[in-house]
Amino acid sequence: MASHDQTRKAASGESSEAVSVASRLLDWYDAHHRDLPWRVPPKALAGGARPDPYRVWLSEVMLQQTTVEAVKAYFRAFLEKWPDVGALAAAPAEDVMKAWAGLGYYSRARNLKACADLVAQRGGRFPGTEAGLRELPGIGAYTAAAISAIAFDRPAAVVDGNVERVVSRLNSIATPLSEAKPEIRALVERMVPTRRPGDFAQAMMDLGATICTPRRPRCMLCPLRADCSAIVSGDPEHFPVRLPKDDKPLRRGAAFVAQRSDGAVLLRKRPEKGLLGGMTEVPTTAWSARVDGATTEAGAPFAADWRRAGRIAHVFTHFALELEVFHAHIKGDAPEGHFWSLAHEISGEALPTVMKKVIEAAIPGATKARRV
DNA sequence: TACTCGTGGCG
DNA sequence: TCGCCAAGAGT
Repeated sequence: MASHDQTRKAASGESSEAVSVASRLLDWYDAHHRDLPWRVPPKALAGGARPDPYRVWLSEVMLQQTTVEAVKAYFRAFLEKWPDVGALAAAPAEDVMKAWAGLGYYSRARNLKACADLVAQRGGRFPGTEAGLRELPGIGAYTAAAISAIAFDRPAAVVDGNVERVVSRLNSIATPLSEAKPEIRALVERMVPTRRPGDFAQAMMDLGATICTPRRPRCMLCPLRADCSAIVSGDPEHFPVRLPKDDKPLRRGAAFVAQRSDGAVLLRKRPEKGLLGGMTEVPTTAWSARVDGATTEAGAPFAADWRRAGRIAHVFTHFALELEVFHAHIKGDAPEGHFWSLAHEISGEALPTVMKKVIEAAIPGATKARRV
């Protein structure tokens, strides 16, 4: 094994120490890897199986800033609806937004569709190189490296939040994370083995997700504890060092759930760009407008017998939101820019979670899936 | 570079 | 309860 390591060192510039770390990690991965819907197990890979780049891409985009548990159901649903990139390219963008509803970061869905269209136009095959992948919409440094390593067996340095944490601890990096990223990337590049780079990347991320966790890391179970500098300090949780964050401002507003006699709800589409871009909503005031209980008629999109239905709270990445919810029964056509969604259609609309909360406050059960 | 951009779970 | 933070990308 030692001579094997030396050969790899000569070929790729890895240090022999880094190679041994990678070897220990891969041994751990072989024994402890998780069975995930988008993953090809190491045994199958050793037997010559190759991951489907479409599935790797789809899973990696969904996993951007999103937990594995949240992604599983969406991944299965997408694969069921659109089994390959050609099918996704052929789908209406509206259907993709509806299927993405609830997963968050909706620009990912728009870019996903744009990327599928591009790849399908070019013959349906994803590029195998980081540079080629990096040019596609929604694919940044991390995702390009992950697809290249996992789907195409290229020795790319895959650096996500897990890897940053693991490497920060292995090396007790005291520099704040925002500044330390280049150093961390350089360290990862030295660790990447030329053999099984995809498994190595997934092993690093699995280690960060299950052992080297942000809080209360399970160091006693870690295959790299003998290589770890932070564990010597007695406080591995201290790493990575982060700068304090700014406080989240609170915004307020009012939302208006207008209902027709047959139960249909009045909706409209948000602008393509910005917060919740391209998603569906009920009419609301601007968020941060003051809401006085006595003068809500002024904030309503049209006159009606608006009745207070409750208040919902929702926390976004950089602000918190409180919406006073009003409910009214109205007659007539949908106002300009609005449309009626029938009772059985509401659960399938491209409604972000905050809007489902609003509608539920006015009409309990309205957004729950039901048989047609 | 530093913001913007969702949501849910965990300690 | 509530702040933290997740397999980041775009601008």
